[in-house]
Amino acid sequence: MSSPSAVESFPAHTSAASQIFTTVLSQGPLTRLEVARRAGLSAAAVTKAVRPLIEAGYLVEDVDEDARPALGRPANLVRVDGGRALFIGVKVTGDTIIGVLTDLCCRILVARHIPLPARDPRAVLGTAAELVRELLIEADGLGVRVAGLGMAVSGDVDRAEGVVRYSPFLEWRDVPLAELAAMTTGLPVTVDNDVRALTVAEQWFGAGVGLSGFAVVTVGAGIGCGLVVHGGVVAGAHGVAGEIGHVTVDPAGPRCHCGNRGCVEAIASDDAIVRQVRAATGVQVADAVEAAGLAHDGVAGAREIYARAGDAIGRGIATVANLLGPERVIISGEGLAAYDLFADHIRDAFATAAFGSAARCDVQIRPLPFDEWARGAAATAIQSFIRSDANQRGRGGEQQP
Amino acid sequence: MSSPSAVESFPAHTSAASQIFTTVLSQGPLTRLEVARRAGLSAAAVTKAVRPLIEAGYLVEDVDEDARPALGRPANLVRVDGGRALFIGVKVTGDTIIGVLTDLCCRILVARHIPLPARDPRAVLGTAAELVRELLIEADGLGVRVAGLGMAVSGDVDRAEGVVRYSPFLEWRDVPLAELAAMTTGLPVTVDNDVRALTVAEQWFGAGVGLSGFAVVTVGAGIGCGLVVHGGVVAGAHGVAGEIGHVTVDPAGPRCHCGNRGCVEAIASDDAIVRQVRAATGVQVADAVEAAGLAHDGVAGAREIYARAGDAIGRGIATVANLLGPERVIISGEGLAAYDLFADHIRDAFATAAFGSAARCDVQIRPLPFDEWARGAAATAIQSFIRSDANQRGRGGEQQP
DNA sequence: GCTCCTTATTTTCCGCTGTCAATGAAAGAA
DNA sequence: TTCTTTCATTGACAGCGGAAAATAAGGAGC
Repeated sequence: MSSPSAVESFPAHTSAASQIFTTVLSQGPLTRLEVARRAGLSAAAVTKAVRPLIEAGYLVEDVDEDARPALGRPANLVRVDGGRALFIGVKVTGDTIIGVLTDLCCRILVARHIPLPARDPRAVLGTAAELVRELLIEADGLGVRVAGLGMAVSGDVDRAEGVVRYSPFLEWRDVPLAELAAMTTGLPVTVDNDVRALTVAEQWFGAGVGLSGFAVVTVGAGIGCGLVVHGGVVAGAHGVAGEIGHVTVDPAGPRCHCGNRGCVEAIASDDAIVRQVRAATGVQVADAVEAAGLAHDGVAGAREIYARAGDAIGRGIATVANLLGPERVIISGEGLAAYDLFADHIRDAFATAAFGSAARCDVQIRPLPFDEWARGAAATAIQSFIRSDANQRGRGGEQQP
Repeated sequence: MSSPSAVESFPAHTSAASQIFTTVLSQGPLTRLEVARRAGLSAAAVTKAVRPLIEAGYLVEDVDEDARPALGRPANLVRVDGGRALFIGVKVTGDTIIGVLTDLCCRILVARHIPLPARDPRAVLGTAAELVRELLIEADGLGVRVAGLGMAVSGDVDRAEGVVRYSPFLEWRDVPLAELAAMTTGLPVTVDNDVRALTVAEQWFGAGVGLSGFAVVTVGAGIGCGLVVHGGVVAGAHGVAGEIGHVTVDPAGPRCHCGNRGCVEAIASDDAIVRQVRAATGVQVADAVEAAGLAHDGVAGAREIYARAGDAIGRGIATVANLLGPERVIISGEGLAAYDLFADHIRDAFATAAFGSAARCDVQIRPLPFDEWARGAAATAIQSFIRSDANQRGRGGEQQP
């Protein structure tokens, strides 16, 4: 295990090298030949690109006892040495900051939550810095340097500039978060929208590996959606994209905070569900957990609300599928704690509203723990780390067929 | 003017060369320096790539009298010689085949319509072949060879294989149209979905030039949508994409042929409008033209139907904008003959339903003549021609920042 | 007309990348 | 042992694209 070293750049200076590393990173141990096939390169190119990465300790070689071919020379597997570098991911929510320490393979080593005293940039930055400090101490204990910090915030975030343009939730405008956090922590900082960050994590380390088009739908306090098209995460021209929460499901439905009626979010967000369950049952449930409890107890009114919410989500997903034809939709988010109340309705509504072959899209319900959002932030940091000086041009995202 | 020559491949063997040519093709006469800037290359690279293209006659040099800099050496403009090669585009509709002869700049030189006796592949192929033959004679008259044929068909089309997987409209399944048409006509054939073809034309020669994300929405017999994301046309994993026509606008609305209720198409397609105008006014209008006439005459019931249709389209577009954040939406299609009855309602509904900054998306209403569809088909042929042997990898579409 | 200044384009190197074809390595089979 | 098969590496090499220097083509000043 190497000791924390000075700033040293990632030794992948060509686009091919970083593509090869990304392939190994996300598709797990592979033989060089297999890497070549998947990255669309010659075996020679892989050999040449892999060597410096092994020398620098980012890749290691394994022998495969299992997947040995029936005949011929056995292959040597190449895989990423997760322990070579650490990353910190931070997700800012309304009342808590969640932080994780991950390795280079984006495996969570330590997770911490800290309550947030206030939502202004100063308070958030201070609290986040405290959290980072704690995680840095953990990292010190491991004797591995932390190579980057990723921060995930909801709203319109300009990742390239590291600026939070507008976060309605935090009531921030044009906060240069990356710069501020870099000054405070001394780490290279990546800032991105929270849903997009989660999408990056799924693309590289989750259910989106190897897909060139998929969607991540998050259900909880809000309804969000991260989209990958042509291998890149969609950011939107004006900072808006993936607003599945404001797809209209029922123009006569409940009013949404956005001003319209019957948005998915006005029917299926935690708040909306709580409000509707109260109205339907007369029980003054305090939060989504209690609302779900009521439904689990078999109270018909509450169950009905969940059914309607699942229906709205399913329709929203069908809209995405009809428009983009993703290979897969991954449904996640803390709202899925009430998983069993939703799932069938989501699937049914999707199947009904999906047009033609769009129904063949693979809909996965994947209840991810809350820490997963912070892991998404770490994933963006890993992404930035790998690209560091290479890839000046890659704007939208890695092309990863 | 060169005489029709034997098969000769397009001299852009590197990705940079074809990118440079594409830039000049779609962004019109440019100085070499400007090309370099837009393509993200050095001036030297442009000079080197341009030379063989000029020698082969695809590019020509112009002097700019106007845009001469105040100081310094005047720039030489480079532009595509449209007359260097011709293309034929064919669009198959339910009862007609539309064909156009275009030059390399995709300018329509000749347009022809032929009635279609039947919809089976044999009939379509025969009629199309006749049309192509006529256009080839026109081309002969110009003394320039026809370098490709593009065919646009509605439905699920596999462009890479040249196969029409499923066209509900024509009732085709797995018809290897490219192969059949190539045998019949002796031309290199490209087959693509009609809306995608139109989108390619807009991307290269229309209102989408220079944009990396935009949408084309077509209004008419159906409501379709072509999407460009990250510079590439979205094709969808299972052949479905851009089905804005089946976005639900009103779950209590009229039944759609897809089985659901209140799809945009069930409210705003020509058929739907005719049906609704009949019901609202009691007048047995025969087609969309008569329905529009009624509305133009000020019949309130008819105007109301158009208002509702415009509203549905506007909401559908807002859904696209909320999900993808395109820089621009181009609304087109033969249905726009009734332009003035729609337009304000489209804009209003869009403005209302667009979430946050998504409303900043530029919505253009662009009534394109019907021939434009066939021009789209020609554009796909031009695209294939340029890529011919180069660019083995470019799957989704040109990256064009 | 000559010189200088500015901008556009071309030329000349030059490093570097990724491919090709040949070679080496590591098994199991005959 | 010798083949055969598959994986991996090597070295020669073509060619791309960049940097910088050179060249070209005006206008302005004198």
